[in-house]
Amino acid sequence: MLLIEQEGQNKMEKTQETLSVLRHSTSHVLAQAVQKLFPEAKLAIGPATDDGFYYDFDMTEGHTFTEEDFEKIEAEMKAIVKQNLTFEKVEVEDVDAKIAEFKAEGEIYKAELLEEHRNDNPTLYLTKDKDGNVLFNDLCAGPHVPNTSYIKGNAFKLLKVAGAYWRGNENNKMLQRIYATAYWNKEDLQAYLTMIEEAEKRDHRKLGKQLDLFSVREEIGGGLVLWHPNLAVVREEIENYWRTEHRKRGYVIVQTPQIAKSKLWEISGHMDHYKENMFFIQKNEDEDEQFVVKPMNCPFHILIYQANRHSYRSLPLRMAELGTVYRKEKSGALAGLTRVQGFTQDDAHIFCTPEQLVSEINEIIDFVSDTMKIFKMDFEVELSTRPESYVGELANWELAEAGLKEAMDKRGMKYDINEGDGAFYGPKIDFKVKDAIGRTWQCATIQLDFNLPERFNIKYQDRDGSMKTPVMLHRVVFGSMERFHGILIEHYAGAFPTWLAPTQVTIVPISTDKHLDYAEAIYKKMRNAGIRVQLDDRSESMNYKIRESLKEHKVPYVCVVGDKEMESNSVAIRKRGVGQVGTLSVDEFIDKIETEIKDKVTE
RNA sequence: GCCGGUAUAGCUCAACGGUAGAGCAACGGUUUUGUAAACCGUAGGUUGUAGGUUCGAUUCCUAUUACCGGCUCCA
Repeated sequence: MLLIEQEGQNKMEKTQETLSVLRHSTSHVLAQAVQKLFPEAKLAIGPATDDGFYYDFDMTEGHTFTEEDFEKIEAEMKAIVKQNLTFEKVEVEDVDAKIAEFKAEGEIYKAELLEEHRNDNPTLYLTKDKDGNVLFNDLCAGPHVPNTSYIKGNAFKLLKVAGAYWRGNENNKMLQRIYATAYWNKEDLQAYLTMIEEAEKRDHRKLGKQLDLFSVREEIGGGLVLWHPNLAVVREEIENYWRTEHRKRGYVIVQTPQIAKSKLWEISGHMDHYKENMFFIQKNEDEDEQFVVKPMNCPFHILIYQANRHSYRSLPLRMAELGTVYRKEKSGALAGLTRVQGFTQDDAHIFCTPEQLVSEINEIIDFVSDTMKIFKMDFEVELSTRPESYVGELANWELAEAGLKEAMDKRGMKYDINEGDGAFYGPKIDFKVKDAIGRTWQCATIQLDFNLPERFNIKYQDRDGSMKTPVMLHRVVFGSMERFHGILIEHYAGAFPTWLAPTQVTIVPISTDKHLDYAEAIYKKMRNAGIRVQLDDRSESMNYKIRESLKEHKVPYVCVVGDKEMESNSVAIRKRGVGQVGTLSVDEFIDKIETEIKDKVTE
């Protein structure tokens, strides 16, 4: 083996950019510690991630890591780091010999990786002590920090253990993955851990209970959501916005059945490509005619298209539906509102001519970005191209992908490309919404479909009188009501802006003896004005009521009324997160709230 | 589906091989409050479900359902 001379080997800048180098180096220390404590552990891979790193181990004896193991491993890692070991990169000169060596050690995963990279000038990283003894070596392209003094014993932490398939393939053996993170100093690590705690506080499942928003019940089944009144109100507002915007943008709104005979799904091809995700129902115990609970709305919309003859003059036809679909998910896949089995898509299908394609895509992109602006959500865009298993003509796929690219390029949009990640029926643009703490969730998507129009043989009559197949676009703006509301809850940390807040105003009379009549009068006035207002007439202290409304229930406004307010026909206003904001007459306050609601103000 | 974990009062959690306890919420009473938790009391549980081991299971074992952390998959 040949030692490689590296420039600046004994120095490295401690920056944000080199953090992943530190993390990857720490993963080698983790592997070294695990192998010392658990000699049977076989090494797989240990890369850096966005906010830390992991290492996959095959625990051949079937041992699973426990909390106590974590303590032991961390202690061992600290001991390793203290020895001030150096990391040295060496080239693998004799690949076959090294493969044989890995195999002899039982390191079958390393052997497999080396075999695969035999022509890529594979390198090893050696962890050496002062006397030049090699304490650990790992197949690795690097780079690494020069030595373990860069790794601070109080600036890394093992976080959790999880199963992960070797090479991410579910047919392979499941390995044990230790997730961890590392920073240049303990303050940064502490800041990260604090951020994680904050993230947990705004978890929509936690807030869902705390604010009485939704629930799932064992008796119903996993991923089937009960929307409680509080969240149903939010949804009502969102749906109102949705309908209004669709009308403005030239859509027609339709409604279609929840179930359909198998025949429909045979025509659409879902029976072939989507069967394992579909729920089936038998019409009768003795009848074998099968119905399918709809997993998608598209076939129904196509049938509506088919109900009439279409010409190039009537296209584009933009057909939208808040369509509830049911999709069977693998048992471990469900999560809160973001991954469910029954959900309502804000679905639309646009039938257009090839010439209209680019402008239609543009209009959808406008729609999505206008909508995200209202919620003050940032998003990233990804283009997913033809997967290995696809239906339709190759030429159409290429045409479709070019159309999507053209629309985005024309408007100078930044996007990543996910090669081979498209749906089986067409390429797509995905919009990944970033929540307040930087996690991304897929919501809006635009999918091109050259397949279904062919399968259903839908046509339009062109200018020259010939019958042609229209282009079909699938698109959602919110994605699904369930997921979007989950994201919305986390985005606002449960503190919905006034236009969405389940309760917008709480009225608190200072004394329920003296001020209740006045409180009731303004309560009715606000309710008649369409404001979601509640009157807190319980025999509790004013402080208690204020705290409960603003902090526990995250109501945007509390109006306190006492002698002074009664005299001047006013309310003393306290705003969530702000404090006292002064006194307004009742009419002024109603005006203010109404404006805030109408403008969908988000702070 | 896979690897690991969890399931106790409405919520958050405690305890234990000898049939469970706290805080908050709820309910009753006292208090009538001037801006982010007043006080006293009452009630509330087949310990997720079904089996098994045991003199005895909520505790140990098995299965199952749901949830949680991941992997795979996905709106």
